[in-house]
Amino acid sequence: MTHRQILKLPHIELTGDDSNSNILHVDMDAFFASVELKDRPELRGTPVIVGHSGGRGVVTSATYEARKFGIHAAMSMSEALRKCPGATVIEPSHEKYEAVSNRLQDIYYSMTPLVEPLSVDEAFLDVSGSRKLLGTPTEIGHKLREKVFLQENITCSVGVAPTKFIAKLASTRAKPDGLLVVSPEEVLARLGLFKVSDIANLPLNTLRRALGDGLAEHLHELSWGRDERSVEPYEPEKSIGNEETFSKDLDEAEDILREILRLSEKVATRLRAAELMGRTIVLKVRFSNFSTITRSKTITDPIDGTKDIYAITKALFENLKLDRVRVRLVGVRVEKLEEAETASRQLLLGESEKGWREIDKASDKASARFGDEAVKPARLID
DNA sequence: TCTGGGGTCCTAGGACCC
DNA sequence: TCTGGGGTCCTAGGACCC
Repeated sequence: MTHRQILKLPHIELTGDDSNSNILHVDMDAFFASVELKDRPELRGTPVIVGHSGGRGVVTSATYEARKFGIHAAMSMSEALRKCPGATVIEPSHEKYEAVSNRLQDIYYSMTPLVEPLSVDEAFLDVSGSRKLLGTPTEIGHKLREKVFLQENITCSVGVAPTKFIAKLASTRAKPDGLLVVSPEEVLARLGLFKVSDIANLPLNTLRRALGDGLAEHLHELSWGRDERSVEPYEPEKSIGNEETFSKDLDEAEDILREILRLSEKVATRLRAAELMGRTIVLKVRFSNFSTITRSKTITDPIDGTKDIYAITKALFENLKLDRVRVRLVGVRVEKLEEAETASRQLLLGESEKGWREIDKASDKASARFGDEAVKPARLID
């Protein structure tokens, strides 16, 4: 992959000057599908769908070749396959995406410390402090696209603008594989293209009635080019959870509890990795008719142990008193998070509790060294 | 159109306290 | 004890976002 190939990419579109546009919005193109194509280069240029192939499920990601058939993310798999029977289906491999996402973040941070990740494949960057070192925001945007492509073989789109809102519009407009700069003078003109001037002149109350208070006020402000939100480099996490839809509905309590244990283990491991503890434990259950319930328990002292979390989710489940009801999904989530460091340590850890902490820690270490499969609660080992 | 997974935010009722 | 008002926290569910 040469430098030239990137500069030759067809969709790059430049507008205006970037002297007052310091916000970059970066968005990978068809992220999951692009990651998969890295391992399956022979599929480049062909329609590829990432999603669960068995029956239920929706399209997680689709290549641009697949989109030509009208396939898009969130469409049901059955419909996608009907539209393009020849498409290659790849099962999503979330751990892989997580790893790529981490490496992408390293790239962002090599450009500026002010990074606000939005999702696995998207982020805002404030590059106002990077001009001296790395060049204009446009140049930084080019460097970013180049680095991502050379390192991960993924094309991405970058919007450069004075505010987050406009930067995001710009990156969407630049898709796929493009970079678009919107200078401040153009902001209102650009919004005018979407008839925002009409919105700006509309009485706010009318807008409120049409859209609801929050959205109306926000849009009204935006319509006047007012968007004072700055890039927040760090948003503390509010909850950590995992859920899983089974390929076949479960109705045996034993099987369901086994899944709940597995999810508790997963969530607890993530909590400890993030050095967080939580006080509210939520169990989510979806039945075969798609109706969904949640049950939660808030405790006084924060926890992060597999055994503690499982004890609570197990009790929540047993309280439902389900009698061979068909369950399609279970989820475990921990909320009211606190940093483990500052989390009330005065709670008297009995010796047995200490013992379990040691075991969890040892298990985390082994997982880090030998992979997730290395250490599992005994019930999970087949 | 028969519906994934990780999240956030909002609402509403109830318990409980002063 | 027949009953106000303000506030906080918890629980449950739903809308919505990427």
